[in-house]
Amino acid sequence: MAKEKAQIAELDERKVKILIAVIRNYLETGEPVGSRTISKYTDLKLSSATIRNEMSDLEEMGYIFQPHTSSGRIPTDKGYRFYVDNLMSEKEREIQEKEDLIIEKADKLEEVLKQAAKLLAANTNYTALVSTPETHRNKLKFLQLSKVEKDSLLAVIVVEGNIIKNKMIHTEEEMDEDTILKLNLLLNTHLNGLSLEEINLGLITLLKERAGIHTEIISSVIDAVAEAIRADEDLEIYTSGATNIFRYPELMDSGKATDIINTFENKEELEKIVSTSLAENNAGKSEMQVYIGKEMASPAMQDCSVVTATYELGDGMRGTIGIVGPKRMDYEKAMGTMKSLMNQLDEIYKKK
Amino acid sequence: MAKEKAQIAELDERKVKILIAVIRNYLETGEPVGSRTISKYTDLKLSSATIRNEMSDLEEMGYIFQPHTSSGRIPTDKGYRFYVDNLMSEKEREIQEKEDLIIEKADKLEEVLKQAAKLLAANTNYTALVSTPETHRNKLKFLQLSKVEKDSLLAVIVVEGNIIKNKMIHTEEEMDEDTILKLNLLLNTHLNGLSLEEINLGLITLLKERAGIHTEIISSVIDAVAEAIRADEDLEIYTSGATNIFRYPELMDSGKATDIINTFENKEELEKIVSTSLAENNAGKSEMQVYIGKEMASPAMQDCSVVTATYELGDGMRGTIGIVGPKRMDYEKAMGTMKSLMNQLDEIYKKK
DNA sequence: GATTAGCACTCGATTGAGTTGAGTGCTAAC
DNA sequence: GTTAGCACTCAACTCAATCGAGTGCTAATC
Repeated sequence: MAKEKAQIAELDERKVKILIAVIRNYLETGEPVGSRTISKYTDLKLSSATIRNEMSDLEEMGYIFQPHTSSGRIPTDKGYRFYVDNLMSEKEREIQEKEDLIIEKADKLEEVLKQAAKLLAANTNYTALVSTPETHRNKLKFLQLSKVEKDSLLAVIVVEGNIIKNKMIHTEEEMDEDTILKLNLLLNTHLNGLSLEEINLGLITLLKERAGIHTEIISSVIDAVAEAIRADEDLEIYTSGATNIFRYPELMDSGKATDIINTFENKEELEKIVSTSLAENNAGKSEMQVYIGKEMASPAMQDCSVVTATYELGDGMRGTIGIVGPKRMDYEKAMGTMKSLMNQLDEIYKKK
Repeated sequence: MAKEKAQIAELDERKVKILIAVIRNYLETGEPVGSRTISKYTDLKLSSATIRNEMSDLEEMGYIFQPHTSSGRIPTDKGYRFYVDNLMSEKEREIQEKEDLIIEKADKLEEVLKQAAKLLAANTNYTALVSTPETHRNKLKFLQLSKVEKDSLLAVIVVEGNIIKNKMIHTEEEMDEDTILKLNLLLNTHLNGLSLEEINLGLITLLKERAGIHTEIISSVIDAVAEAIRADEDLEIYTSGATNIFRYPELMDSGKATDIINTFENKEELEKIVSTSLAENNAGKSEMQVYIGKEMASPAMQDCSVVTATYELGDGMRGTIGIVGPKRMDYEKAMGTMKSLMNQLDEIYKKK
């Protein structure tokens, strides 16, 4: 969690260059990188010996470390953090419009999101994560009870953004059309236009009182409706490309890969990621977040990095998109692809 | 695909005993099993040399083979087939009621199925697979169009078994309540009680004619409704415990594990399994099927076995449950657990 | 004072020879 | 038909030797 922003002051320009060179190289190869490599890689003409000294300093400062004595260096979480922060503060990278990264419009939001996850995973070779938007701030737009069978009603609820919820309600005894009509009227006059979170227990009790006489059945129906409204717990999280994790030996070998993939099957764990991302975004930070290793709540994920972003579908519905990969993920590409996808989502849904 | 039922005649009693011993042992250990082991394992008092001769015969007949000269034997697909067929024909095994294998009733079918998959995977240590039931033979029970906004209608469709479908329909110009009422009447009188597959193109054109005057808008609305009805393509397949595949070294080492897990993300591939299972069940075969290795269509699965069963939810809605594991899966346990789960599903849904 | 060349040293990874042991096939005796 | 016995096979393991990328340190150079 401790995202201490490294003060640039700590590092002179040369160290920065070397650090970045180390990281870039490691991102590409996945192998510890040695002084000789850097000596050639960078434009600053320095011998490996000099680089060695500088690297030694960088290690002391905690930006890089050696997996074992006498091997090259690899970045620490702090190193990655520095790199990522630097990246983000750079001029907004131009979004490369990839021709194969195009969401086809689909009828259902669900389909669009699944598709987005698939595209993201296929394009980055990491694992993609997309949550359905939360709707509890959205306003109720339409509510209707209909008799489907003698002893069951169907409640249909439409929320701003055209999210539709259904619930079959079993009634102890048959309700006549007239009562249903009145009930519909009652519910609509009182609830329409309210946001889902405003429809709370107090309001429900009030409604029941208004309903008057028939209390028993009616009150149970009202309860059922309330429950259906509240059931925005149906937050879904789609993943795609889980097995992409296998592409990265550093995760594969240590057996972490299995843990990670298991985490993708675990909704609670995923919710953690999604919700922290949403929260941070609420807190007014930049639209994309990067969590590196231990910065993440989930223990199985401590060998990963996650790039998240919050999308918003016009009507204030907000959800999270994420990319999970090894720490040495190609952050630029990940963020670029993400950005491009977000733009498309915006495009598709803004006009409503 | 070639499920040649081994004629028992081919094998004398002793060979059968030895074969079964080999298989049982291999199922447990996962290691090739040698003659000495069998010599002790079985009740028939025979020296390892004799066993050796018999095993040599069994190999010639294609029931077992050696991964390399001078190692124990492991079963071939044919061997497993023999074993499984034998198992199935034995007296119906008593279903062990496991206390930790109990589905909690839930409101939505979806939740129940997801739960079933989870339980199945957790109990067997294999990967579970559950498809939502197909509904195209089910009858339309309720259909309603409502105006939600000036230029959009909501179609709500309820099918036998209380499957609910929704679709927002955008209308070019506003429709007045009266027209909607008539349209509802028209649709209901003509479609109610028909099975989804009976509602075909011909019927739709007929409807459009009946609708008369307003053709343009109305016909597009009718089309949209038809589309919503036909959209029973929303066959979902839930998986659980995908990573259980990693428990089995023979799959892990060869790198097949990744392919298999990838297959679990691929809906088309899963549909193959589900649909062949449904088809076979339709063909009146026993309620549970076992596919071993190459008997399966999916190439990535050729190192697995799959146990499938078809569940039926009272109203004729049928779906598939499956267990995917290594060929050396504990078939008895898998089938037992499956059976127990099916009974529960029956229990939960029969009373309607 | 910063940079560099040079050198001894470290340590994981790779190689290959040698050993072990489970298991087989075959033959001859029971 | 069954069994004991023996030679043979072959994957798996062990262990030492070697390799090589990379370091840290020192002394010379700019």
